[in-house]
Amino acid sequence: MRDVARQAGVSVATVSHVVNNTRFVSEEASQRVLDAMEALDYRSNELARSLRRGQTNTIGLILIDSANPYFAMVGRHVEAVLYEHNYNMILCNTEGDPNREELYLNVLRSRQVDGIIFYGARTDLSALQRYLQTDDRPIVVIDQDLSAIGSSVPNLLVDNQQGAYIATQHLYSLGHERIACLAGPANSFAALERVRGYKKAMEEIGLVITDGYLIPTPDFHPPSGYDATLELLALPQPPTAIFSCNDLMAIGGMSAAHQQGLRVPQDLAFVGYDDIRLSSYTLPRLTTMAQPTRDMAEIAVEMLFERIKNPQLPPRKEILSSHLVVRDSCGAKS
Amino acid sequence: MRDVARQAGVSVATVSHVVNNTRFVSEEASQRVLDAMEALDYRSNELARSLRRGQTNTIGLILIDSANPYFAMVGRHVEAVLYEHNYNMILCNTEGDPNREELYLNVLRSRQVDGIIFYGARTDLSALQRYLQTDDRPIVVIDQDLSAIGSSVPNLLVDNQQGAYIATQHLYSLGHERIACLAGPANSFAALERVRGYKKAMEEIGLVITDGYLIPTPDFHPPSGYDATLELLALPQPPTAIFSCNDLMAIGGMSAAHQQGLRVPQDLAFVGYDDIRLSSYTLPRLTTMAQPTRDMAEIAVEMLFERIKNPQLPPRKEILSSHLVVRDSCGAKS
DNA sequence: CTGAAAGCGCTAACAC
DNA sequence: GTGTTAGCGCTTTCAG
Repeated sequence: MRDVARQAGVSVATVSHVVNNTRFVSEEASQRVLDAMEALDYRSNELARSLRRGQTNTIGLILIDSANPYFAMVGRHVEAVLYEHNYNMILCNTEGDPNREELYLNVLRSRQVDGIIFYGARTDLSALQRYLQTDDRPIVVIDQDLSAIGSSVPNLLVDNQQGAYIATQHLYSLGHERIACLAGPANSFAALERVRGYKKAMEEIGLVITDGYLIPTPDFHPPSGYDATLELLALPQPPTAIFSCNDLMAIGGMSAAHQQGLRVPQDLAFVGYDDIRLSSYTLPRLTTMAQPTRDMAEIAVEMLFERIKNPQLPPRKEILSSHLVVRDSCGAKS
Repeated sequence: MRDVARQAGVSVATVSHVVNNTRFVSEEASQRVLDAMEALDYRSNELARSLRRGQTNTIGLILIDSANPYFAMVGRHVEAVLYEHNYNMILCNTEGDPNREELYLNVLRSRQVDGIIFYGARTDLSALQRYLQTDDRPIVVIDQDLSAIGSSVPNLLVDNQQGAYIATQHLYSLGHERIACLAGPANSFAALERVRGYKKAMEEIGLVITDGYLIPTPDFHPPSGYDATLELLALPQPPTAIFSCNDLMAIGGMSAAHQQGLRVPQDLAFVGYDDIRLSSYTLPRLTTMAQPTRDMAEIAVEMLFERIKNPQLPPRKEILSSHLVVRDSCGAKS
């Protein structure tokens, strides 16, 4: 910039002003500056700019695993909407590790990001909570209900309980009564809520949950769904339908069913959760509860920007719904 | 920091030195600084630090679409190895748009990232080339051969031609002679190379590529594989095997075959490319050419750091191999 | 309409 | 062993 100023025969301040269009500069001077910028291939140093302005146009996205198709989708959308706002995104994977959560939170703070989208997904909020006590940078938390800790942080939720309820009802409406559930890991907030929805539906319908039908899994990956389904099928009275707390496990489960010589949906029906892209290309195509990932991204960013613009604003809380996408893994009503 | 210094009764320089452990500070003074930091919950401002040191500990990752499972995997691994080095990653999706490529390249430059990993994947290198003329920031280019433009930039390649060759040979070794190919988009460097490998194998074997067997697709997504497979099956002499230039299209293709009442692999065999996580959970499990994504990430970052440490170093060029993962989508040798 | 100067928070060179 | 000072590249008063 100094060079540009010299070459254009103006002050640095003037250069800054034409670059940022922040005050009128004579046509003539402007042109000289522009020419000098062109000639020297000048690019502003955003680092210096950020330091001076106290704004980095950067936000941090913290999630468990960006290779998980569901999170990948969320991340993709967040990046896309940030792009529209001239913001960049630092991506942070926690692997579900509380230490990483806290570390990344603090790294992002050190880096002076303008805001953080936190999708830690675990029930345990202690790392987050500890952080919140030390910093009031704008942050929105997705898919973890903060009411428990009475926090005043914007909170974006999906009604997982309702989603699971709908999924279970769907299975019942198709004639199933022996409905099992792949529960996901106990430390997942979403999983817990979905299990709750499953239980509620079963109870309302008047169905009992047979012993062993509600089966916890160590994680959300296909192998876990595979193993759990095998266990279910080994039961004296195996289920005729399975509600899986996410698509990945449902896909693993369908694979297990197939391996056991069962047909999906005739012998065993599946409903998943998330509606990852590939769910429409499994065999059979997976019926699932679609998460509004695009909306989530848009609203999360919007909530964050509201906070950035006006930190005094009362924190918004938003609850989105999942909707049922009927495909082929449950069969048709007979 | 000023506050910490005041509270500890030392100079700012001293605080800096204990924070960075960059010179001896008396036990006593150190302790006072540490206490003050603790008391004031001090976190260094990385922005200021970066500006002063001329180093941001940030790299940019540019790729087409982080929601694509293959790219998601690469991104995940890159982030993981950067984490080990105390680096952060700004994620940029180009959507295959040359304008975005150039825009992001320049944004990253403005942000003074220490380096860039560029996985643009398109044959057209003009945006990149234009950028390289204006900036010599360390950058490594993945999966696009730079020899053509005689560039002196580190270059990490996968031998796509060989991979496709192996895949095609595998199909032939299983008794297939009518082998078609889902070619991917014409602007994809990897796709072009894979098609080349397919052609080479066919030629060496002495097989002719029936008219219509080499079928271009608009993109790499499942629907494209689905549509293309339908086209192939509508041919007077449909193929008995399909080499798909990526897994996603193979998955779409298997879905199409199923929809047409064909059995995979008995009626139609498939080989994919990438070995995305879900390939082991399709029905049937997909035989595919596995890409060494973990190695790619590690080597790419390593190459980048070499460059960052010593910009004079001659640019390395590294060529990795894909390997065949035999699963169930091709059947067994009869 | 434009320039001078201060300062964002930090580190590195130079003093003592 | 520690303090002082300059300055990274930018923006923003404050003067004129």
